[in-house]
Amino acid sequence: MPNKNSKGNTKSRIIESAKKLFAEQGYQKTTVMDISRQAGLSEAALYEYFQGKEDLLLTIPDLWVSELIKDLKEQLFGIKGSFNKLRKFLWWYLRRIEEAPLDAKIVYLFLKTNAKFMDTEVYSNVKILYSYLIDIFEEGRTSGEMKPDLNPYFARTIFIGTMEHIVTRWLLKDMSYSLFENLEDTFDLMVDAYRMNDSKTMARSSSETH
Amino acid sequence: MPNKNSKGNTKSRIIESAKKLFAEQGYQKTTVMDISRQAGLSEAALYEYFQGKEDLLLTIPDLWVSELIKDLKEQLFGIKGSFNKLRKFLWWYLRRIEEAPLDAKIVYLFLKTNAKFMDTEVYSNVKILYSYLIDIFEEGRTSGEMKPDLNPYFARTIFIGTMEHIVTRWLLKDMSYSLFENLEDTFDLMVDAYRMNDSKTMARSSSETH
DNA sequence: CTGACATCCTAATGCTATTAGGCAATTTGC
DNA sequence: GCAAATTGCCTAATAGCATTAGGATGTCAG
Repeated sequence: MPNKNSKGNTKSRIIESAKKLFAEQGYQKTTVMDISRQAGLSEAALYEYFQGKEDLLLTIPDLWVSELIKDLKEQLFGIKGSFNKLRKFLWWYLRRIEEAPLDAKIVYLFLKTNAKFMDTEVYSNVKILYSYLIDIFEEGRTSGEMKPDLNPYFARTIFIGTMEHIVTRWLLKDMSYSLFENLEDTFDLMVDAYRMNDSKTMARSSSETH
Repeated sequence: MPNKNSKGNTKSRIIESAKKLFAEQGYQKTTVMDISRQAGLSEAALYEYFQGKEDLLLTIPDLWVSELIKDLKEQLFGIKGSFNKLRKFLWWYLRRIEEAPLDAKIVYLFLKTNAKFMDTEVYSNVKILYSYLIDIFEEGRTSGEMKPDLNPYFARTIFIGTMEHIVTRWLLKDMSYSLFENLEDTFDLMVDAYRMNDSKTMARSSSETH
């Protein structure tokens, strides 16, 4: 009865079903029967592909996050200046989140709170992703664009904190607005913390947040 | 058999037991039997006090967070200058977190990911807590300490994002170091985003008259 | 054609949240 | 001071769910 490509097919069908249901109803409220039914299988069959419900949760975002890493290198290639790289990083990341909100929701809301998260491939990949920021801040410091005494790790704490706060808020508010709303202004404000000091130039600011 | 104060006593015993177990083992892995056993009760008796396991999760941090609100007012009372207030806010909040890591863990790791979080009393109290920051940033702008065009909402995004990132990382790393490690430097770096621009070199806020 | 294997199923199994129903101590209204 | 309601708790179901056992059916290599 198995057709040639049924195996890979079934596995990704399970992943897609689980992703959708976890993101819609939450991890706890989604039953294995929900997932297998949506994937057109019996519950038992699902266990041929995954060790269980938790394994499924831990595995779902693997592919997405490892694709992110590959993409990031390419995206930053050829961009001159640390501030431009920083900007590109932020805009790129938020776009990827907006394009894959189900994965994002699973990573941000369900995976991070799982006790096993720190042992996950996703975690180590996110660490790699964020380590690029250290390079950017170091470049900024040595090039003179940023403060000569800028500590890249503290700078990264602020950058990631702000970025993840924006994402988490958006997810909790059910993605009911654009992630890019006010992004320009918030970015401009934040990078003043890093900037080498001389002229202040122009002002920004307007409207309100959520 | 019920002694006079047994009711309030039992309820808080249940809360303490649940808090401890949730924080130790996670919400999912903690069973109602674990909780009731630790509180010295049968499972059924627990349902006299709470609607169920989820209700317990949603209720546990109520008291803690509402105490935070009362305390904050007092803590900020008499502090002059928006940077000093900001600093006090951060140091105060992190100390409260360090003093009540179980509550913090439940709020940050389990509650926030619950679909009902946004309807919680905790959520509305946290909103109140964070709304004080808006006042501080507005004060800073009008007093001239901070940029004249500073948008308080974007400033808050950066502040809260950074603060919550510091807390979340600490919780995920099992509270294995001090929350105050590097706090001074990170704070100094961050507030440069808000500061009215003139001299750089040694930035530090201090009490000023006006 | 046959045996190994892949894919899937139905039917347990066992754990866990929640509820039913009851019992004894205490408080209340008289 | 005493029935009656109430409180605080219990043991014993009930029902839902994740996971496993055991087996059926189809594919494929030799």
